[in-house]
This record gives sequence, structure tokens and C-alpha cells, in this order.
Amino acid sequence: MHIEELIKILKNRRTELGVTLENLADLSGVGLRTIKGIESGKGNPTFGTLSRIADVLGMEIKLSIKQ
Amino acid sequence: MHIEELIKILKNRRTELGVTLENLADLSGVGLRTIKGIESGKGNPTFGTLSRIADVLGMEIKLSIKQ
DNA sequence: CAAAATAGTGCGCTATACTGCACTTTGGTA
DNA sequence: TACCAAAGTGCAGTATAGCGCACTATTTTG
Repeated sequence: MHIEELIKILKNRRTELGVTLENLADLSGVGLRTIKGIESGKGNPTFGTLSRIADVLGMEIKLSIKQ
Repeated sequence: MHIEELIKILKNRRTELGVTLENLADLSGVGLRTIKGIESGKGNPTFGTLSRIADVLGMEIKLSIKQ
């Protein structure tokens, strides 16, 4: 899964849940500017940042053997 | 999946494949010092770095809804 | 359409991920 | 034990992730 796909999934999930970027920033503790940057495809977030965002959205990051 | 678990899986997979840290650095393009740091539990790697390492090991990072 | 809410962008600063180099430590082997 | 390959650590420099602030653009709602 490339970063673009991961971002798309994150964004879809967020909107499905009716969570705003501001909500997500507050709930996750990740800065609003950072989240905005990530969702607009800028940059290369750290595992920690992605993980905190995913957590709030009821999602998780997994590492597995490619099939 | 927390970072510690992810690192453990990465390390297990690497040793199972008989790949040294130096091999992994060369194959992935990630600096040896960086890989050593990650495997020894220091820091908070970026998605890009994790992804390049996972790729060489025939693994992938996924984002999914927590069950 | 007007207003409000939400999303996206530019700027500049701080913290830290990434890196090479050099050295030490550890684990396996002759 | 001596040797060697692999792993781990300290240091310092560069690149960039994360951040707040202020602003603009877009979307939603009345």
C-alpha cells in the first residue's frame, strides 16, 4: 500500500465518520496544520503520526508478508 | 500494531531471510545507520523509510479498519 | 445568494528523522 | 582464546516532519 492509497483511505474513513480535520486534530493530538498537509498529499508522515490518526478513526496500521 | 511489534516483525523477517543490516541498507536505499537505529528501537521512522524496508523484505504496510 | 463551516496554502520556526563516520560490543567459529 | 562478521552506539551535520498563525478557497447550509 503506497502512501497515496493510505491517505485516500484515511480521508474516506474520516468523512464517512463525519469527522472534520479540526476534530481529528483535537482527538488525535496531531497538529491541525500537519493533518491538513498529510490529507492534501504533502510530505511523508512518521509512523507515530499516522498511527495516532488511524487510531482515532478506528483503524490500524499493519505489516504483513506480501501475498 | 504498535511500532515495537512492527519492528519485531521486521527484524524476524530479516533474520529468517538471512539478510544482514548492511544487505538491507544496500537493497532498500535506506542508510545503514538509520536501519540500525530503527531495529534497536530508537526513533519514529517515516512511512517512506518503513515502506522501503518492508518492500525489500517482501512485506507491505496496510491500513485497515480495526476489528 | 450570503454566511458559516470546512478545507487548503504560505511562511517561518523548532524538533527530529536521516545520514556517514568511527568506534564498541556481541555472537559465532576455528 | 583469537578472529571475524554482524550488530549496536555516539557524534555532528543536513533535510524535513510537525507545528502555529494568518490567509485564501471551497463547500455546505439557511
